[in-house]
Amino acid sequence: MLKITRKVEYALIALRHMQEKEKDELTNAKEIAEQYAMPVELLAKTLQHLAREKIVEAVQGPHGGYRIKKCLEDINMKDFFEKMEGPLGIMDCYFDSDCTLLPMCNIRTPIQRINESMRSMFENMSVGEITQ
Amino acid sequence: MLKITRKVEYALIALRHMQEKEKDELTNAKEIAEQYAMPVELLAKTLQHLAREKIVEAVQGPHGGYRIKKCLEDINMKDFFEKMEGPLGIMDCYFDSDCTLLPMCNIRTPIQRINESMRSMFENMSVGEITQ
DNA sequence: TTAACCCCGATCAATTTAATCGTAAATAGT
DNA sequence: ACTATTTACGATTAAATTGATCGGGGTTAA
Repeated sequence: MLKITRKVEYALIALRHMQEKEKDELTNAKEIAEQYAMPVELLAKTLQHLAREKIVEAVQGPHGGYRIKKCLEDINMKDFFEKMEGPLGIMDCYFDSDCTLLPMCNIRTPIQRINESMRSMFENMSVGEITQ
Repeated sequence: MLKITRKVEYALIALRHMQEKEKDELTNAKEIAEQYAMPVELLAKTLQHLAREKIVEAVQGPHGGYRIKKCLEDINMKDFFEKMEGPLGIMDCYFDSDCTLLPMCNIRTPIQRINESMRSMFENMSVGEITQ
């Protein structure tokens, strides 16, 4: 339980892979997908997402590819997770309020506390730390 | 992302509900289900699970029900989550190793670190804290 | 102008989670 | 002993989420 998604997993693996290269060197989706046995299309999507978030930069055309743009030490895991997968919380009620049992829920406040702990834990962790 | 399941949610709500009663008073599944608008069968199952784990005690027959058995301050959230939902980790590779990309995975060690942080965070949190 | 890339929405498949069903078994009250 | 009320639990179905694929675009170096 409390698992992250493949998309996030692929993103981290890809970032780490790119980080091991020279600063401006490009890596294309196919290369990463082959090396780590991932479905190309899905990884491509993930990389496109990273590009939209300005974490990597995409270069189109032949010999194109991706390279890291933002300093990974400057992105915390909480923001990273939320950019990739949306709100980070052990329950939805932390964010929206269309939960049917909200009005009579008796564990709302403690849940908020847990959420805060989890969020702050990931806030104090940088993506760079993970990808070295 | 990183959500807990309904089952755990129902369990916590039920425990808190029971904790607000007298020490030996019984509460039946129907009462809780109605009060918090949960599907009875599912909640019942959850309570049965709690009973198997010896966290609550079940009394059968008319006027039967459940009551808290174990001191909730003595159960940490990591164990509770794992009892209710199985292994707690942001990725499966922490526990088993039939992940296809394991051999070439480049983020295994950092993932382990994150897992440890998460596990220890929940280990330092008691169920009693959550249910007051 | 073609081949090798990125871009992106739409759809389909697989997995996981949630809910329901059906049948036991226990027991208090009568 | 019978009945109503309750827990016990595996099996099944339904819904939601996630993962993967498809198809049609753009861009640009050679």
